Amino acid sequence: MASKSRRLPASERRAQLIEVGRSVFAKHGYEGTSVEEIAKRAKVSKPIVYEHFGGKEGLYAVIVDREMDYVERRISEAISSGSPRERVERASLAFLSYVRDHPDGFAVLSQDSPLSSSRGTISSLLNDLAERVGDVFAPALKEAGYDTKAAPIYANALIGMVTFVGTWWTEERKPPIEEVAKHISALAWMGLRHLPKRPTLQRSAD
Amino acid sequence: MASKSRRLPASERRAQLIEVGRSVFAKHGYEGTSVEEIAKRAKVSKPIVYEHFGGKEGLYAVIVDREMDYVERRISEAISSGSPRERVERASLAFLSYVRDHPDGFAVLSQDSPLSSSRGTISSLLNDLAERVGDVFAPALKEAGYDTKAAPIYANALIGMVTFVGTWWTEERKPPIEEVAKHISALAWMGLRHLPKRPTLQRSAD
DNA sequence: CCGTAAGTTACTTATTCGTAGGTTACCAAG
DNA sequence: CTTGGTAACCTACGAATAAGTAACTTACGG
Repeated sequence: MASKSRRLPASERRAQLIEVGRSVFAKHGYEGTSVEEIAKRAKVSKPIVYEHFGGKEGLYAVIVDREMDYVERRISEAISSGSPRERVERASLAFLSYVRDHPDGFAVLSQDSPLSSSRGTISSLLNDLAERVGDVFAPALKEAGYDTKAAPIYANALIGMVTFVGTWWTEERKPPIEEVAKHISALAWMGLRHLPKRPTLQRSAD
Repeated sequence: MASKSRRLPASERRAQLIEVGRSVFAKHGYEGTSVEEIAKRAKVSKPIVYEHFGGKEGLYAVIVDREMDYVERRISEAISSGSPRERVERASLAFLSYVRDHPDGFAVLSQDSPLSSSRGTISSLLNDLAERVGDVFAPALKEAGYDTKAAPIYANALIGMVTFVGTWWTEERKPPIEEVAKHISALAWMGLRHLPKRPTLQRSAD
């Protein structure tokens, strides 16, 4: 049994609250979750949350920040080496792995944040991610002689592809993500025009 | 002056409330909007909303239903004829036109609905749209000898592409959607592999 | 055994859904 | 013109939920 609800040192309680909060925010969205529910699930009373994070927004901000950082890191890593096509494949797989292994985090990032909506725009956090990915893409496109202004279009398109397929996958959970990644990469790389009947990955010398 | 706030017959008031509600839901999301704000913006008191729609959910449901129907119709129309590539182009353009001309409706559909979240899943309304589009795609894919199980993947990928680019575009509003549609279609059809430097549409004999 | 970090109860304040019951504008017939 | 009658509308409330805070209590290590 998960330790008889003893007292925890500050850092551990923080970590626990972040975990619990992520799970609850994932399920009910920002506006839909109450601080009290988070506290209850953590077997703790409300003021504890306020003590550690200053309130609902504070906790939410920390969770979002961590999650964004994590995904961005994984994707950056995935596209840091290899042939262009390999990078696409690795990035797809990396993102889908994230979706599979961190469903709560993914759900939080998929939802609309109160921060961006109060700041005028309505976009989800993942649009921000697309922006950063776009910054990585831009130089490569320019190098290849493409219009730089199109970079954000492609970045958003690619992130959107994988994101939408990701949320679909979380409901079905059926074809293993490796196979899903194959299809996505094939579509992104070859296009509908040259879609192979049975897509294969192309990772040279792992 | 928008008519000195006189009394309106039921059907007109209904229409007005739908319009106002859509705008407010678009800005603050479902949970974030109060019935009172909708009433206030419609220069009317709260019980009127309850009288016409039975409550917040009722109004929301009507708005969502109409919007879904509208988009689905436009997309279906776009992909009802032409060569495969033309269909992709027309669909992209149709969707982006919707985004441009009905930003509020698009925002509502982009957000997470309380209906789907109470029904277990977290997906946005646009995932449902992808499902329907997938049903249209499936036969064509099967015809061409592809694995039917991959149809939803492609459908979601395509909808995701255009959706994400759409939300990005609503913030920037810069390249006219015709140009954006060109890029998207090129990516979807040719893939990153064969991306043209300056994409062009390919609508034969309109 | 005592000081402090960790935690709790109980409250105030504010918002919002939803409704009960009364009021007023409009229209058509006398 | 004036008088109903009805559709449209409003004020005012009840109940519930949630954010955030004040002031008190208790476990635990040195």
